[in-house]
Amino acid sequence: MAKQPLISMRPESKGLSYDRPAASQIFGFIRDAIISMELLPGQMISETALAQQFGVSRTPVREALIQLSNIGFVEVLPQRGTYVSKFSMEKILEARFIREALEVAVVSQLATNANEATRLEAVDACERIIADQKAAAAEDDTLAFQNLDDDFHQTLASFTQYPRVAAFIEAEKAHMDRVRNLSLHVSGQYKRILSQHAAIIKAIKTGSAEKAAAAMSVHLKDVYNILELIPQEHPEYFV
Amino acid sequence: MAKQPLISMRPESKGLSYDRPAASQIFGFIRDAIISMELLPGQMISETALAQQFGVSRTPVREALIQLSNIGFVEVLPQRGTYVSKFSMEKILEARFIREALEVAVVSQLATNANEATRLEAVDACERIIADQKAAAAEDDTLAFQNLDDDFHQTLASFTQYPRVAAFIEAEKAHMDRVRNLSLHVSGQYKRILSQHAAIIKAIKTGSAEKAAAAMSVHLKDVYNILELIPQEHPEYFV
DNA sequence: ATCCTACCGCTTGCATACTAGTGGGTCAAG
DNA sequence: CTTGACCCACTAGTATGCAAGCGGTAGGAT
Repeated sequence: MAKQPLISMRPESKGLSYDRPAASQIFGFIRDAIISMELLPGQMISETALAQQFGVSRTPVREALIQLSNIGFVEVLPQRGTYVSKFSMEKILEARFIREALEVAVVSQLATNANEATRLEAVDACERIIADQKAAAAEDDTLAFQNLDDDFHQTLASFTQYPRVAAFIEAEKAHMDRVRNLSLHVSGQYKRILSQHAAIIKAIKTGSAEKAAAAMSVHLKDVYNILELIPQEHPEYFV
Repeated sequence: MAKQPLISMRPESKGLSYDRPAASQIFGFIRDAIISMELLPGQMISETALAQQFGVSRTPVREALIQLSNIGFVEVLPQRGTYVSKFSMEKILEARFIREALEVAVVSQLATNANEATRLEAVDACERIIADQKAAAAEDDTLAFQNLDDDFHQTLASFTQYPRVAAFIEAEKAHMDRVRNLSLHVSGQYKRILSQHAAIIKAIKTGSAEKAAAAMSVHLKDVYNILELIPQEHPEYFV
């Protein structure tokens, strides 16, 4: 009997590209599958099964899984199996803490240290994103709204000129997105999120690091508060 | 002709322990060798050579190198070789930025959110470390002083109960330590560092998040300023 | 019925072999 | 002497096979 494939291959992505290391491509595939909850927390993912599915040997799959375990997406239990990480309130709060620390520092720096030109450029870019988000909210397009939310935070981070900062923020946000993809009560939050984004930008525009930091802090605390009821709704995905 | 070993094996650590994965042990060995500048920036490190030296196959060495490249200690150039990362002012400033963001958040939380008991416990632990540091400074024991500096920052982070925060701080600090190990102008800085540590703890004790954050910020900016003259002293290690 | 034991299938960890691509060095032609 | 083509040694990337450990299960003893 043929086993159920672990990851549903969309036709356009059935094969791996030949001009890039297989391991890194597989890493991306599995990571996306975990964030989108296609691979569920607690689920076992065997190196062998994935290797067959991607049409490669265990080696690149294994290297991808090692990297996924480094960023906390899977847990490798020697001689027992590799499992998609479950959620826990501690880990969620930890991700929020790290994200808040970094993003507060980002907007503080943007509000004070950055020169006038880059600050205006950043404000401009973010205001365009907010406008697009308003449009997405008007059409109740949750997916577009969330993608633009990604853009918003990544754009802010990108203006620090520190690529790893942006990467860290993205990684921590990915943990949250995974939880958030469990239940889409995002709509109904549009207005609050939009006004919080606007407040952050306004503070940056006026050059007030304190207000920008406070606004970002409020925003992130609020966003994560949405997650508080999820453990009760889906206890099976929590440790 | 036998090649020069890449990593000098001290007698007590000649072999790998059998009860732990070889890859993770090798990761630790190489990381320590890089931090201590035993492996120099820009130096090529061959998977094969390391494998022979550790008495294992390329596979675990390779897995260790992948993880080292994730934290920015080595750079893997496909089909060309693996190299110890060189320094750059951008990367140093980035590491400082990340560290400051996280450590400021740590002391802020400790000063306000933590309950009285854990705050006192943290203050107590750090004051003991400061006392030990004074002793190390009196004997001009640079190594002990730096180890205690590690302890100081790790202890603060440990009281957040967020293990990954402590791990991130340690990783970013490791990048700085690598640079700092190039030249030991640490002595002569003892007094300033000690008073800065004391100021941080004092602010936490009084429960002032703002003062604690400011003190930590000053401390880290000062410590990293020591590094400013190193690029001129050792341009060969910078990109 | 219950418990113990041996076994078997599965897992990851590691070793070995092969592939493909890079760069340097050699040697010949101009 | 310069330049170009070729070759070879060495690199990382991947495939495959074996080792070792865990857990469920079947089956016999009690």
